[in-house]
Amino acid sequence: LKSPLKQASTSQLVLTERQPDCQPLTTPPKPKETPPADPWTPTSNLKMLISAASPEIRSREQRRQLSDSSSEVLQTKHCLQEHLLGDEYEKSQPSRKEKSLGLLCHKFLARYPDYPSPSQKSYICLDEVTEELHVERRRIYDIVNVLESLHMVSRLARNRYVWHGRHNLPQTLQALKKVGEENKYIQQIQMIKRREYEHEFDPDSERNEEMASSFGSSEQSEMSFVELPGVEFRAASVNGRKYKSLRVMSQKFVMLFLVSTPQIVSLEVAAKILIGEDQLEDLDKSKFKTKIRRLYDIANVLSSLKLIKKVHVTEERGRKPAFKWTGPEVLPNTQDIKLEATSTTCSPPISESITSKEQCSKALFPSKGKQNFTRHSSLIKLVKSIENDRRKIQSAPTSPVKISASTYLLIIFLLETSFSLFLSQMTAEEMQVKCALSSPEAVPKPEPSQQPALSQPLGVCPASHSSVSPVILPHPQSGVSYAIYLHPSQAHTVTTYSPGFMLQPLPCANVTGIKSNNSKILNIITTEEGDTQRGQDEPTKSLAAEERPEMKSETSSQRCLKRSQALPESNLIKRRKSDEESLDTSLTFFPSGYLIPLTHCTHGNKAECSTKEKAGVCSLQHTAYSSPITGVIPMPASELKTVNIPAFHITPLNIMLSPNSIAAAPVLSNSCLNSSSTSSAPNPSSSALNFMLQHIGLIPAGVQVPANPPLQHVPVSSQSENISHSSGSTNVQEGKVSYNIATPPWWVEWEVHNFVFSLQFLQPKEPQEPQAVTENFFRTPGGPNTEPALSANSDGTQRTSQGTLYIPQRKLEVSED
DNA sequence: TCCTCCCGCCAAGCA
DNA sequence: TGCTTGGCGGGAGGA
Repeated sequence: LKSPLKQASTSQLVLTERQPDCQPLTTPPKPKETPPADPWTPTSNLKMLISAASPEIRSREQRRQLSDSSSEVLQTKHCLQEHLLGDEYEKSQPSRKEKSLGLLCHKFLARYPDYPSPSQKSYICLDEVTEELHVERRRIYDIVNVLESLHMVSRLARNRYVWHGRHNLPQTLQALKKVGEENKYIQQIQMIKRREYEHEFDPDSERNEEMASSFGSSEQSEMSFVELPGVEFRAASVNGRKYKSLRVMSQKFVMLFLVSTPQIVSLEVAAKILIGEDQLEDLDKSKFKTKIRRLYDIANVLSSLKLIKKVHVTEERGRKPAFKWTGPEVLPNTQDIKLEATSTTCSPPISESITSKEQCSKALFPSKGKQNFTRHSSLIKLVKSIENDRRKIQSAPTSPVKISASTYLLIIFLLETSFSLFLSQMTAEEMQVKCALSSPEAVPKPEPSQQPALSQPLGVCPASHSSVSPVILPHPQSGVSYAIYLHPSQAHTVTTYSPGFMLQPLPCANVTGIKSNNSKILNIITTEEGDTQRGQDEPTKSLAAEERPEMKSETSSQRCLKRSQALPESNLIKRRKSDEESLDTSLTFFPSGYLIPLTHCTHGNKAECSTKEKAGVCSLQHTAYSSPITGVIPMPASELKTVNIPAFHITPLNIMLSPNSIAAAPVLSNSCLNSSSTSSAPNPSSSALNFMLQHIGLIPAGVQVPANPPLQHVPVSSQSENISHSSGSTNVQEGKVSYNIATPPWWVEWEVHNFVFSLQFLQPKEPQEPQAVTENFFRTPGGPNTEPALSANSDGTQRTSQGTLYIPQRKLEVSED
């Protein structure tokens, strides 16, 4: 019977098209349908076709039968039958475009004013609309659902909606943008693109499967509907299918545009985000296809509203359909929008107005606990993945274990984002440092008051108002010098750095080389023990640094050893493994800091790394190192000889992770810190750290966090496995909060290195011309003040696109249809 | 061949 | 129980 029913729709079209000038319709009584005796005879088939047609057709037919002569009906039927059998009629049918949802939406919108008078409410009766537009009810729902998502209509009752027009649109868009930002869509987009890129280079990798399996169930799509006060959401089946509703999907889709720069979103990316990104398309193609279908539906309506426009994005991989935002520019709101949200847990709408931030938190990340910070659902999946990784690791502590690519990607992403935040927060003075570095003679001489710094290794000078103190460090193999940004308070730990450490002569790759390296790197990832604990945060509590129990973790030397396993040069170190392992945890790991390549920095004498470097000793000879902040500090190489510095060891210090992001921190396990090296006393960097954290909205104003997160001692918790329940993302130890991210594994550092290397940040010779950034990957995850800082450095210099992209730069062409 | 998306089945849930 | 609502995916037109 399916075939005849299919034809029924055709007959409907026939009737519709052949009777275009029909009278206005009134709702007729439903005709009694007579089952066809034999659907396969032409006559009975025709009867069945007519009876099976939409109510509109039925009513039209009935009306016609009532008003007109039966002969006319017969004639129509005859014509219909005739045409149904012929090809001619097929050609006279309206094309699909003429029946498109977009066109239908145009017709729908034409019925109502954009800005209806508030005093005069327009009501929408679905029956009327379906009749007047000669369309099935189902299609109207598609339109209305999308319009509802923008609060252009709202449901009043069965069959009845209120038309609001565009009055609420600016407010809605602003709200959506805010929610989108808090939902970290931009980061999700980054991750998806990164993963795509991974896949390009290694399509057959079993990592994909692993990646897929490591993700949990789809929770991403379970997002609540963002409401505005006064525009109440009264969907019929509110509790049942709301989560998958076209409304929510539509809102999410709009959010993607609002948070993206440029405001172009490909269907593929949007679909993945809507699915939740945890379902690899390979594994669930049907789901992906379904999402795409729905997105087309939504896009058609949004296009009719002139909010988006279809374009094509041409990348290396080909031409992809995408949409470009053409709606009003949504400016960052200067005041908190009062929103209401309906949580996904079917709780009643929040009655009282709350600030958008709170609202978003409640709406997007419904949680049961008291914690102020909640983990985004997408991160829960990642945490699961991380847990899986850790289980693998812990089950086989000595054998190489692959960390899932998802985990890896998340780590890289977090580090890079954090690092970019760090860079963006550099003071103007620090920016001047880079210029000073290229011309040492221009560096002012040290003041006597700063002389004590000389006693510190590496010439690290305490800077009273700077969080970091750069130290130039030449890298003999790459010929590129690096500035190490260290906490002055950490400097003393350098002297006790394990002699087992060595320079990691990793190839000095630019950013475009990351991917190819990644494939290898991922295959040689060695065991990483996950010990980092995480707890729920309590930002309002005291944040004073506290001495924590000593961590039972992999020693720094072990970590170094593992790093070295990936390298051919590491054989020697491997042989020394037993020695390394014999070292106790009192060995102090090289303090956290940033190693920034100074490609244009010249030194009178290039430092050389002799073959000793393989044994972990690097002679840095005949070079005076300076701390540009405080001036030239003569630093005889002899003083440095005792220091073993892993040239590529980039340990991001004071990584600033959003509370949601930090949920993934445990994978960055391996804290090789010990209590002896920890200084819990405030140091000059703490103020800067706190300023930054407050600045980007990670902690409330007035709240202080310890300055040396990596040096905080995080006790190994036997319950460290139980992290999924925790939606908090910072460490809570007896009421103390530290934003702690432990020292990342070497391959993470390597990624950061690549990223840093790609920056033109420290190249004063290059004019920092603003370049067209095809895809801005560094939108701030949160905090209204951070956005400008990321697009422009504090001294006004613009970051180049190369520096902005941490995904290898991809040519992106946008063509409009 | 792939993109686009119409179309309608059918289930959830409301009145 | 009938009706409304809307998720979902087959499959066809179009590029």
